[in-house]
Amino acid sequence: MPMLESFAARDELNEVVKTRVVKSCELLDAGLRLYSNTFERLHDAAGVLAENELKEGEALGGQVYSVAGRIMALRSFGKATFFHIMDASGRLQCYAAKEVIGDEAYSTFRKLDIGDIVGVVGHMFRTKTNELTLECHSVMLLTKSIRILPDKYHGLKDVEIRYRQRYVDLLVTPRTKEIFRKRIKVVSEFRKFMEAEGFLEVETPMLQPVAGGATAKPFSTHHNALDMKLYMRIAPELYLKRLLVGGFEKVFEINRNFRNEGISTQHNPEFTMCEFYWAYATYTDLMDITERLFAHLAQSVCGSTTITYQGQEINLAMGAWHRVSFYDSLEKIGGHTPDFYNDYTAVQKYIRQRGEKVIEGEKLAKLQAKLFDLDVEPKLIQPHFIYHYPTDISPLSRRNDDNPNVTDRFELFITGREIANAFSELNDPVDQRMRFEAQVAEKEAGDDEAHSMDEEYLRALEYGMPPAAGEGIGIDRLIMLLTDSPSIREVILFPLLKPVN
RNA sequence: GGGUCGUUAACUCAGUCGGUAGAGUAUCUCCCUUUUAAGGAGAGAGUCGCAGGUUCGAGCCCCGCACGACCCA
Repeated sequence: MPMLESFAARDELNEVVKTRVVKSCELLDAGLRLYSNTFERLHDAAGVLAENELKEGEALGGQVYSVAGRIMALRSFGKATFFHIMDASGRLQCYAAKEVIGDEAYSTFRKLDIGDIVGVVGHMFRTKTNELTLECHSVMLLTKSIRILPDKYHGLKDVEIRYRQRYVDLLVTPRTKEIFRKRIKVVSEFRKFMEAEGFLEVETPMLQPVAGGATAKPFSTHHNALDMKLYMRIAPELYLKRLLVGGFEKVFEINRNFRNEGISTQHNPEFTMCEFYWAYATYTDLMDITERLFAHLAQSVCGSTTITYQGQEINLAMGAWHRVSFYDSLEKIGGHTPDFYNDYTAVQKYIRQRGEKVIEGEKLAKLQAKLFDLDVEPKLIQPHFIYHYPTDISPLSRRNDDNPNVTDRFELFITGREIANAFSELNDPVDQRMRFEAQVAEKEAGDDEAHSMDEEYLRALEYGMPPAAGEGIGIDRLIMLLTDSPSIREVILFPLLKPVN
């Protein structure tokens, strides 16, 4: 109790919080526990409602239920009170009458607040408005809440508080709970789909001596006992391909990657990807499986292969997907002729005019990629596979057999955003070494996103990796698409925010 | 990194021309046994994001900073 009194004396606390602490002291004086763990919860809210859905009058009263949950609303009359409790399954209206639970229990009950977690025991009846309601035989305090929940009508609107105190957001914003339930379902269905296709789920290092498998800036860290510099992984790719060398033929991993780059509505420094690798398959097999996967996810999570994203209708049904080569897309979607996009100085000038940064001496393919980002990507609203990316910007992809300047690679775009990146894998160790060397040269020339040399990976390739195709799918962006969320932070439980001092 | 906007009670928000800080919800007291944004009467609750400046006087004007949102790079 002295602790509670000192709590109540804390200056920064709101008057209402202090009042709750004082009330807590009174409850303790009355012999109650504020944080009890002795209640036997036997039913949940949704179950109780479902069981009694069709019952009327006399048929309702027979069964006694014990349900537990957080008080979300209180409507008190003199000698009786209606309140709603919420558990993971939903809400249940309860009714406590002084006449039924007794004078002493009722006056204790009246000291409870919105936000408290209680266990109730009672039977069901219907109110005048026909709402199924549990009439309490007893109400037991299980957890005292001393902070105040947001406005019951307006809820929590301040996005900063919603992200920093996500637990409150989850309590009071139904859409937030819905988004994360969908997220859980997407990941679960994703996993089931991959397993049904014969892929094995594996876990590869998060801490890597060389951060490879993507062009991105890594986070660096340090291992004390080994006195060794380590990087947080930017992709699992090179380890998953080692597993192909090791004899696994279909593997996947759903896990976090870390990229030390800017934060935006589409970028969080840590994000979830699924990467999968498939021996003896090619990038066209990956297009097929991707269509099936997305159609399956949309159907099982959203109930339809047609979804709405920010007011735009997106058709994810199999067969509705477009397949366009990189250079065709520059021409047919971007509106640029080959004469233009192959003219280094013209493209460089154009990109500068459009306000994009240009690095002196960067390759034509890199400029063409910027051209694509400017004039093609935003127009790819419906699902598009863009394939045959230039070799110079695809350091890990297999060259096309007919045209070695492009690779058997595609990226998937939906709603003008990249959702997936895939290719037939480069398994020629000599070619791979040359590509790494070219990347190292770019790194030395100032491109800090360029790939580093990875001798260990080359050694693995020298043992022989079967021909294979691999793909990475950004799970957060996929969830954004399927939950109609405009910002990646809406679909990450605890997005990175700067601390407030 | 740049631009725009925001930050006022626990939550949602007003705050006029620079002149004593406002409402609803929540909280407290009283009335109330079928409410559901329950209702009625009354009360308490503020580091106006932080720090400086201008001014007789700043929530409001000016400078800087912090955090966030959106757009751009």
